[in-house]
Parts: sequence; C-alpha cells; structure tokens
Amino acid sequence: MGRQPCCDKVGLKKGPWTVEEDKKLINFILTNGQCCWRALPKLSGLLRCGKSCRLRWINYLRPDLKRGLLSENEEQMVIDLHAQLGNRWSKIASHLPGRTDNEIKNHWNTHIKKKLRKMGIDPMTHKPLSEQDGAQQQAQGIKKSLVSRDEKNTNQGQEDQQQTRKEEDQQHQLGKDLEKNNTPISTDDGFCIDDIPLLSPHEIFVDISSAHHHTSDDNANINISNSTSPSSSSSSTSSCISSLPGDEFSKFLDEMEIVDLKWLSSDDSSGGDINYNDGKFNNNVDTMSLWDINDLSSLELFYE
DNA sequence: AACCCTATCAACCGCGTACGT
DNA sequence: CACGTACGCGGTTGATAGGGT
Repeated sequence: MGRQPCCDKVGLKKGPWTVEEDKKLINFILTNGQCCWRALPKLSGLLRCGKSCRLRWINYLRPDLKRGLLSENEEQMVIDLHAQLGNRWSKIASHLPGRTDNEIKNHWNTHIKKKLRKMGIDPMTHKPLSEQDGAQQQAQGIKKSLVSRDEKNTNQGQEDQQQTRKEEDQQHQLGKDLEKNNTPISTDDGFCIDDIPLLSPHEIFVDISSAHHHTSDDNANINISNSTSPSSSSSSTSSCISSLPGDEFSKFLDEMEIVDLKWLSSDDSSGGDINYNDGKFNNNVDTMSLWDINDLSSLELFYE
C-alpha cells in the first residue's frame, strides 16, 4: 500500500503561478495568517495543492524575503555553515534572514560549487581537491577506457552523482554528529551564532517622539527612529514605546492596525521585515536578534 | 535569423518526521 | 504502540533566458 498523495490532484493546476493566484494567496495569508496548508487552497479559492501554496509563499511571496544575489558575506556564511551542517539547506537558511532554503540550495549548486572547485576546494568535503584527485582519477580512468564514446557522458554523470551522494551522506552524518554534540555554529572570525541572545518583539525599545507619517506605495507607514541608536538625535522619553509593557506594545500595534514592521541597522548592513497580523508575528518570527535591535537606525511600522 | 548549448531558478516529487488519535 | 495525516526538507526536473556559433 503506497503513501496517499498529499492532495487530490485531479483538476489541480501545476506549473508557474499567475499574478491572480499570487494575489489570492497573499490576500488569504495576510487576512488569515499561515495555517493548515492543506485546507488553504479550498478556503482561498485556489486550484493548487497545499504543498504548492506553501512553497510559493515561503520561497517567493513572503514579505520578509530579500531579493537579488547573495552578498559576499552571505556567501561566505553559506560556505562556513555548509562545512558544518552539510546539505541541510533549511538549517543554513535559518541563519540567513530573508533567504530561503531553495534559494541557498540553488545558489550553492550554480555558483558556490563552481567557485570552490576553481579555488581547488572540494565543495562537499571542503578539503583541497588535490588530496582526493589521484585515487579518483585513477579509478575513473580505468572505467572510462571501457565505455564507448556515446555512453561516456551519461556514465560519467551517474558516477559523479553517486560520488556526490556518497559525499553528501557523509556531510549529512557529520552535521548530525555535530548537532548531537551541540556544537555551536561559528564562523572563521570566531563569531558564534548561538551566542546571540534573542528578544521578543515586545522588548523592542523605540522612541516614537520623532515619528512622522508619510505614504509609500499602497501602504502608509510611520517612520520611527531608535532611541538607543547612536545615529538618533532625539533623547526624549516622554512618548517612548519602551515604557510600554509587552501587552501594551501589542495593543499599540493592533490599535494602529500595523501589518508589517521593518527595521534597518545604522550602517545599512542588516535589516528585516516581519509581518504582524491579529496580534501575532507571522512567518515564525517571534524573536529578533539583539544585534538588529542595538544597532537599529530606523523602524517602520506599516499599516493599511 | 535560426539553432544549439548552458545557466538559472521556480516548482514538483517523494521521503522522513512530528503529531494526533 | 500502531496507524494515519500533515508538514517540512532535500533532491530533481523543466521552463526560460541569454550567449555563442
């Protein structure tokens, strides 16, 4: 008895998403939040399976996604994390705000792999290629001489795949072992992600004394500067949200009908975007990294 | 202009796992 | 504990764009 399909595929649409479908999905999730992907298509009127909706939202429509190529820093982080975690893309993506596992996986396969090979580094083991080349080339040379010209390419491809798979299994096991030992993730400069304390949204300290209204695209927003930021000129505390307890901060957001928060660090090196709906922070973002908060130059609250 | 090849990335598929009953 | 269901993850595929001939 095989596994049942995730959804009734008869009459369901496949392939690229249309603008209308995107709109339906965005509207539904912004109104109802992310819940029960299986039921979502019926409730939202989409002729897609829940899995497809989930993927489209996570990989493409989520408001907190970054666009464009990975920066040098991000790429280096991916390489460092891959060396420790292997092909566990979602784990790697969780360390890169605004990036998806799919995006990182694609970037790895299309850019980073080649780059590392050019540098003489095996992308799977992260060790110098020369150490492994000798033995492998010898074995492949014998096999190659036995196959016809036509078969060569396909066989080589399969061998490569098998080799890659073997290496990936090793990486996967390595990652598991590291996780078992609770080995913290660290980068070359000694920076350790596990050391970063996390804040809940209600712990955000922002000064609303300099808040001003202006419009942007379809949404309106309030721009707020951070009282803790060196770049902030204001030191007024009379109307500081930081004096509000967590519940009142949530209440403030609800009263203002805030749907989205954006923050930006003073040196523009980091920033983020979290969707806020019905008293909840969506997209699993219920905490913010301390580095973002301490170094905040601006916080924008979007409301409809 | 037409064709081919390669690179890119969105989307799909199937498996593993968590969770509820 | 066994089973069924839903979700998340990683591997793979396929459509498309862009460059070369």
